Amino acid sequence: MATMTAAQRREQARLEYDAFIKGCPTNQLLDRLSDKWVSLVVAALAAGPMRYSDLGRKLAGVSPKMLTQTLRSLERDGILTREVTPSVPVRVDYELTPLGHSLSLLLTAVKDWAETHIEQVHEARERYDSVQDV
Amino acid sequence: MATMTAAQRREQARLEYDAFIKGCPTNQLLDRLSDKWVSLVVAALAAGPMRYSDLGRKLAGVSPKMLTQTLRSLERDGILTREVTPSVPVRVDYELTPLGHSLSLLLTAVKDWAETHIEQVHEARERYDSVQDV
DNA sequence: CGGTATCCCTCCTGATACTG
DNA sequence: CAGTATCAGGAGGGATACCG
Repeated sequence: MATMTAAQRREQARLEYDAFIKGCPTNQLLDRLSDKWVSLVVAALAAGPMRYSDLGRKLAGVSPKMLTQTLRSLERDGILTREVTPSVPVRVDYELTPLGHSLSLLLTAVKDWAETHIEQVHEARERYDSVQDV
Repeated sequence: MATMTAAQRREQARLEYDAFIKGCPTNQLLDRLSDKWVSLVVAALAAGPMRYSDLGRKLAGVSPKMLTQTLRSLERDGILTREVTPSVPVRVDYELTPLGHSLSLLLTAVKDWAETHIEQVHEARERYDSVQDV
């Protein structure tokens, strides 16, 4: 039963590579950061703890579903802590952990790179777009 | 015609915030990096120029469509150059620009953070997951 | 070799309405 | 206040087949 079609072989290569990528810390991190709201939440909390509804207001346009989903995943990853104060009405505070603050430093590095080089990127785009039909 | 429903107001806030996010260099950059293949292409090319099919082999499992799409967008952003040698058969080389090398340094910083802290993240996940039903 | 064109299908997003 | 449950809509990813 030797034979494997080319398609099957490629499929297997793809699966192996997918597994490799999933196991790669860098890609796990990039996956995380690429979540639309993650960097915004981390940036917002870098300044200090916030309540759920404060975050909801600060990140205008986020739906409760996405906010909760984002916060839960960050809590799971140890980026922030969730503290419930069982008063009436309930109060829930979110705060970055040391790990979260470390991440926010990385985000600052990303931000710095972006701000330093975005102009070059925009220039490159204009150049590229203007040459399309020559 | 003063009245705007709550839904309309939120909709507008969302649109404004979306515009803000789209204009934010950091988010533009994160958007870029979050493309599944971008970081892999940049990392591959950091070691030196490569041909199209070399990249296709190195990034096992990438479809020609996605590879081309990724390369084109990076070329447009001035991250890499595309050089066609009109021999037979055709030969196309891709190479990082100085801007691209600069970006690869940032990716190295991301990679370093990931490798340094991924263990803490995994521990946090295990802790979180194991407490789910207590 | 180095792509382009097409279709499909999945996942994610966000709107909405409801609960403790 | 701080969420959860449900549903639909659309963008993007990938497989495939074909061109210069």
